[in-house]
Amino acid sequence: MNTAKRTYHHGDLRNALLMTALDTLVTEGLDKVTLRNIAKKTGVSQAAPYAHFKDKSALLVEVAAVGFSKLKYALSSELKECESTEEYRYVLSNMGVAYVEFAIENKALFRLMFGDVIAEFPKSESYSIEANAAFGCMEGAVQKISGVDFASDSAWSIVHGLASLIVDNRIQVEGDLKTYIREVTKFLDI
Amino acid sequence: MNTAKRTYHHGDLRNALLMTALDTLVTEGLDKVTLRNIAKKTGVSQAAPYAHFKDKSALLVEVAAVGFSKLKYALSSELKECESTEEYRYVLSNMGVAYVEFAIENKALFRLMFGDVIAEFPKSESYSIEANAAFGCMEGAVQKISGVDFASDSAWSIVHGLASLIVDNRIQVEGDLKTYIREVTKFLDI
DNA sequence: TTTGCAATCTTAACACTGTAAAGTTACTGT
DNA sequence: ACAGTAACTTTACAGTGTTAAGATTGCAAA
Repeated sequence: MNTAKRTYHHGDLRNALLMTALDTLVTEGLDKVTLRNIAKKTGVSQAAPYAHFKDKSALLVEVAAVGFSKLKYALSSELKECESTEEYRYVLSNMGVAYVEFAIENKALFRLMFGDVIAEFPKSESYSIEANAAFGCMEGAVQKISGVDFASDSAWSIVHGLASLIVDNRIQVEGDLKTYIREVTKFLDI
Repeated sequence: MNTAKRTYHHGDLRNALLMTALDTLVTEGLDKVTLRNIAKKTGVSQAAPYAHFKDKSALLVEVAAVGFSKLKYALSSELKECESTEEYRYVLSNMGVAYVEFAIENKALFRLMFGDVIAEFPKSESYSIEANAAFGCMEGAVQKISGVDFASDSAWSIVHGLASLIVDNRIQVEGDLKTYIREVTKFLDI
């Protein structure tokens, strides 16, 4: 895994565990993200993670935080300065597409970010920061169009709902994904 | 748990396990829904469930099916014959409220119904039937208003997204819940 | 530089999980 | 009456999260 020769003290174990966990989650699924497995993959004993994370959930919360950072990046990439409300509407539509595509391309990560594993668990600071930033990104785009209260909650809801239903296999999309997403979100009138 | 005296053969174990699991899920959360715990609560050995369910996931799928049946009931209660499209709009709005309220009042069950535990697992017939019926109920209400393609997917998405975000603690509602839900879903123009 | 301390890591153990194998019990149809 | 089969129990195994006790090391104070 790591060519650098291991000393007794790893030096950057916390981060290494985080990366191994993220990689394992994405490529092998949540089942394979066990503390023991992550520790072994990182080349360290099974109890070593406890020097850096209170428990397994604490690790997963940090992985989720990285996920939100990625989502934020995906959304902010769609953001740009526009001259008309109509253009901003298109930006928002693109963000919706990006949101759903992110969810589909990162199923396990997306589920972790929002799902039950983490829902009832105390959030870390970094989690809150990244999660709020991601939502704030969308909120910003909405406010270019409408200042009405709840408009951003509404936009987030429809996009998040669509993403969730697809990821959890309650909706099967046939045909072009992008156009499907645009069709569904088109009904949102903000 | 059960006053009826146990014989070697339970007689209705499958159903009893299902009810114990549902009850435990609702009152104690998913953590406490272990096969061993459910078996013990039902007054039966730890391996007994395997005579009725292939594995733990198969049990959970059936519990989820019961959940969809409950959701279907909650939604269909809002359904009634109306004389104007405007009235049907109100019915749909009520369904949205019912959907979100159901999710909040049955957090753990709602998460199970849609979440990762079940997402990648082969669904049983009863699960499919109940889940489709619940969605069909909403779809029916939408079609009274609009025949446009994707309109029902859109309605489902916004309501499901809102429910998920609240259940997973990404949105905290302050003030009256019903009015909040109506405000958010109002932006949907079908 | 030396020394002691605290952080980091390992080993060993515990209680709990899902699940399979093999044996016991009792219902069911002939 | 009696086989056969479905339902159930006991036992066992591998894997999990987590803790406790001890080994190792970097680092800061002397």
